Amino acid sequence: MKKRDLRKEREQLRRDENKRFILRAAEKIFAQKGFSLATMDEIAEEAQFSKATIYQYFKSKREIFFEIIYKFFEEVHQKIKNVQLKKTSAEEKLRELIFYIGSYYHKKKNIARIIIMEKSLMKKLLHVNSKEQTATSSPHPPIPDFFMVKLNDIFQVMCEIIEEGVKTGEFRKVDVLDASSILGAMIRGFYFRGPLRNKEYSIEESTDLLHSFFLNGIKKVRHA
Amino acid sequence: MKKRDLRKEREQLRRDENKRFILRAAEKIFAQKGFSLATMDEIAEEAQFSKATIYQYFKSKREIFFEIIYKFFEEVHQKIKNVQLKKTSAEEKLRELIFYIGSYYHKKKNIARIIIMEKSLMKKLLHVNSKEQTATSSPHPPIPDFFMVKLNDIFQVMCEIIEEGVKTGEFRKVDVLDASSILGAMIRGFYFRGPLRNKEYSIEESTDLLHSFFLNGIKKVRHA
Amino acid sequence: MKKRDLRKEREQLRRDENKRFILRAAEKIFAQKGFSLATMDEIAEEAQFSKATIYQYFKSKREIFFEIIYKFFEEVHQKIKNVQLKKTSAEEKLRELIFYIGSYYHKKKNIARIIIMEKSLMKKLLHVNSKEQTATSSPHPPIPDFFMVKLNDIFQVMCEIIEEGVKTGEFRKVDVLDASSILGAMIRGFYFRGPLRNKEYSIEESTDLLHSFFLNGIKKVRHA
Amino acid sequence: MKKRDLRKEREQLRRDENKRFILRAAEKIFAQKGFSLATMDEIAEEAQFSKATIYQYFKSKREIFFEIIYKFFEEVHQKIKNVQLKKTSAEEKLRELIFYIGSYYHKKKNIARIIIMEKSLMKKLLHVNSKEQTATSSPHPPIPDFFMVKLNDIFQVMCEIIEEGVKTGEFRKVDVLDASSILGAMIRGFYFRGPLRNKEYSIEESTDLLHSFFLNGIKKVRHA
DNA sequence: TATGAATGAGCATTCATTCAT
DNA sequence: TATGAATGAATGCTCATTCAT
Repeated sequence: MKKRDLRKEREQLRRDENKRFILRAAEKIFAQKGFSLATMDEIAEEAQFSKATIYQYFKSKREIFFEIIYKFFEEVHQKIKNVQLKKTSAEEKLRELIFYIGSYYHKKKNIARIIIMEKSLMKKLLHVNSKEQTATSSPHPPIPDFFMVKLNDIFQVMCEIIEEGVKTGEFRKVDVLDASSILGAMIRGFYFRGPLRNKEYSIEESTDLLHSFFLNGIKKVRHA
Repeated sequence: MKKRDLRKEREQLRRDENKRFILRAAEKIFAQKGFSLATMDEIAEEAQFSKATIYQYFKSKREIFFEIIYKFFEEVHQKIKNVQLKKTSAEEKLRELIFYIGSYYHKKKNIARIIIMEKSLMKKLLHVNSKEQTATSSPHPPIPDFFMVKLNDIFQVMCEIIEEGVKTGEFRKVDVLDASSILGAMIRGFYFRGPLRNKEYSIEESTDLLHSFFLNGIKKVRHA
Repeated sequence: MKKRDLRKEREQLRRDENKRFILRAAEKIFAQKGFSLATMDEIAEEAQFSKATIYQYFKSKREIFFEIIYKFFEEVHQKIKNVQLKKTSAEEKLRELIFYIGSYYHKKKNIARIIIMEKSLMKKLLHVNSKEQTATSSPHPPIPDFFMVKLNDIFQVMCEIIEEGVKTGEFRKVDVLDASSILGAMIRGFYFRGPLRNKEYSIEESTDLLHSFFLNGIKKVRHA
Repeated sequence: MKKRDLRKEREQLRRDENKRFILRAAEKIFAQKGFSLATMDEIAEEAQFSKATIYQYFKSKREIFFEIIYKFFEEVHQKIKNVQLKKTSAEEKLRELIFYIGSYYHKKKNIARIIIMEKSLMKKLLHVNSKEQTATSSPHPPIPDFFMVKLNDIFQVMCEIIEEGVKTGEFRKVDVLDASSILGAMIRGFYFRGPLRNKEYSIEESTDLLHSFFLNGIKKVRHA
C-alpha cells in the first residue's frame, strides 16, 4: 500500500513538473506571438514534448492559455493582499501596491497585455469555456467567475487603501471608486504604452513617478 | 467631354464610397475579433461584396488594416492640433486634449486597442510592410514612419501644453516628459480597462475625472 | 447603301486589326509563361485593351491560344508547300525544308514548344474527356480536324521529298515513313533541347548540321 | 532496446513506403496535367491521403515535383553510366544508350516532357528554389546545379562513346559535340512527337530505327 | 463597342486536434 | 504514458469570365 502510494505520488509529481514545464514554454510563446499567432507546434517544440503529449496535460490551446492567466492573477493577488496588512501609512501602502502591480506587469508584460487587451478574444474564449464548464468538473472555478473575482479582489485592495487614506486624512475626500479607477488606469496605461517610447523607466523610477503624480497631481498649489 | 468627365467622376465617387464601406465593414470585424481572427470572408460578407471584390479595392488583409489605423491616427491628430492653438489656459487645453483623445478611444476603442496592444502582431505586419513599400509607390508614407510620426506629434502637443502651463505658473515645475507620459498613460489605461468595470463613465465624466486627478492628485494639501 | 458598306468594311478592318493585335500580345505572353501561367490580365495589359474587350474578340483564353497555334501551322505549311514545288534535287529540297521548319521553330520557339509538348493541356483544351481516355485503348485522343490536317500536310511533304529522293536514287531505299519520322524527330529535338546547351547554333549552322547528319549518318563508309 | 529499434525501423519503412506512394500518385497526376494544372487535392486523392498528410511528407507542391525529377535523372544516369564501361564496340554501345534513354523517355514520357519542355515554369521554380536552398539544409544538392550536372553527365557519356568510335575508326571524323547534339535531338524528338502519329513503334523498333539512321544517314553511298 | 467592376470556384498551405501504437 | 502520423476545416488570395453601363 505504502509503496503504491509513493509511486503514485512520484508519478503525480512528475506530471506536475511536466505541466509546469509546458506552461512555461507556452507562456514564452504566447508572450512572443499572442494567442492567435502562437501554434501548438511551437509550444510543443519549446516544451520539448510531442504535440500529442501536450494534449494529455491540457485539453486545448485555450486551456493552456487560461491556466497561464489563472496563475498570473493568483500571484499578483497574493502579493497585493500582503501589502494591505502592513502597518504603514496609506501613502506608503500605495507605493508598494504600485510597485508590485508594476513589477508584475513588467515581468509578464506580454501575458498581461493579452489579458487586458485581447478583450474580444477573451470574450470568445470565455464564452466557449463557460459552456464547457457545465459538462466537466474542472479543477478550478469557472474561469469567467474566477477571473472577475481575482480582478475584483485586487481592485478592492486599492479601494481599501485609498479609503483608509481618506479616513486618516492623508488623502483628499475623493470618491474611492473613482480614485481607484484612475490609479488602476495610470499603472496599466503606463506599462502598456504603444510603440512610442520617449524614455525608458526602471521599475523603481516608474513607481516613483506614478506614486508622485497620483498623490500630488500637476497643479500648483496656492498657499494662503 | 463634359459628360464623360461627370460619369468618370461619379464612378470615382462610387468607388470611394465602396472603399469606405469596405473599410467600415472591416473595422467592425477587426474590432470584434482582432486582426488574426478576422477573416476576409467575414469582412466580405459584412461589406456585402464578394471576397474577390474586396481584393480589387485592397491588396491584402494587411492593407485594409493599415488603411484603418492610418485614418484613425490622421483624425486624432487633426483634432489635437487645433487644441494647441486656442487662447485658453493650459488647464483648459488639457481638458480639451483629454476629451478629444478620450472620445477617440471611446469611439474606436477596439481599433485603438489593436494598435496599442498587439505589439508583436504590429511588429510583424509593419516589418513585412516596410519591405513592400520599397517596391510600390504607396499613396501615403511608409507606415512605420508615419505611425511613429503621428504618435509623436500627439505626444508633442501634450508636452507643449504642459510646458506652457509650467511656464505660466499654472502647473508645478514637473519634468515635462514624465508628466506627459503619465497623462498619456492615464487616458490610455482608463479607456482600456480589462473586463472589470465597476462603474461606467460617460465621456464627459471620464474627462472630468482624468482632468481632475491629473491636476490635483489625491493627496491632501496642507495649508500653512 | 454604299456609305453603309464602307463603314461596315472599315469597321471590319478595325476589328481584324484589333484581333491581330490581341493575338500578338497573347502570343508574347504565352511564349513567356506557357498557357497556364499566362493570365488574361497580362494579355489585356500587353494588348492595351481592357480584359472585357478581349472577351469580345475571343470567347475564352483557350480560343486565343488555338487561334495562335492555328496561324502558326498555317504559316509553316505555306512555306513548306512551296519547297516541294521547286525543281531542285531532293537533297536540296530537304535542306530547305529543314531550314524553314527550323526557322519557324526558332522564331516561335515557345509557342511551338507548347504545341508539341503540352499534350495533356492540349487534351483538356480540346475538350477531350480524360475519362474517355481510360476507356479507349487508343493512346491518343481525336484531335480536331484542322489540326491533324495541317500537321499531316507537313508530314506528307517530307514523305514526298524523301520518296522522290529514293526514286531518283539520291537516297537509300529506306522506309519513307520511318525516315520522315526520324527527320521530324531530329528537327524537333534539336530545337527543343532542355536547359542544357553546350553550344549555340545559328539557324544556318543548325540547318547544315541536321542536313548533313540526316543524309550521311555517323558511320564510316568502307569503300570496296 | 532491440524491440524499439525494430519498431522504429518499421515505422521508417512505412514512412518511406508512403512517401514513394505519394510520389507515384503525384507523378501520375503531374504526367496527366502538367505542373500548373495538377492540384494538391488530386494528388492527395490519388494517394489516398488527406491533403494535410501530403504536407507532412513534402513541404510544397514544388518539392514533390522536384523530388520526382530528381529521381528521374538519378535513374537514367545510373543506367547510362554502365553502358560506357562495357567492352563492346562503339556502335553497340550507342545502341544500348539509345535503348536506355529511349526506354526512360518511354516509361516516364510525361515527366520527361515537363522537364524538357516547360522551360519557363522550370526557370521560375528553380529560381525560387535556389533562393530557398540558401536558408535550409537540403538533403540533396541545390536543384539547379544537380540538374545541370546530371544532364551534362549524360551528355558526356554520349560524347565519349562517339569519340571512342571516331578513334577506333568505326565512325567518321565528325565533331563530337555536334554529333552528340544530333543524337540527343533525335532521341528526344522521336519520343516527344506531337499529336501526330503515323505509326507506332515499340521500344525495340524505335531503338533500331534511331540507331540505324544515326549511323547510316539516308544518303545513298556511291561506291567507287 | 468598350470597359471598370464584380464574382464563383478554386488553390496551396496551415493548424488545432485526434488516432493508433 | 508518450508520440508520430493523420486530418477536417479553414484561410488568404487568384483568375477566367460575366455584368452593367
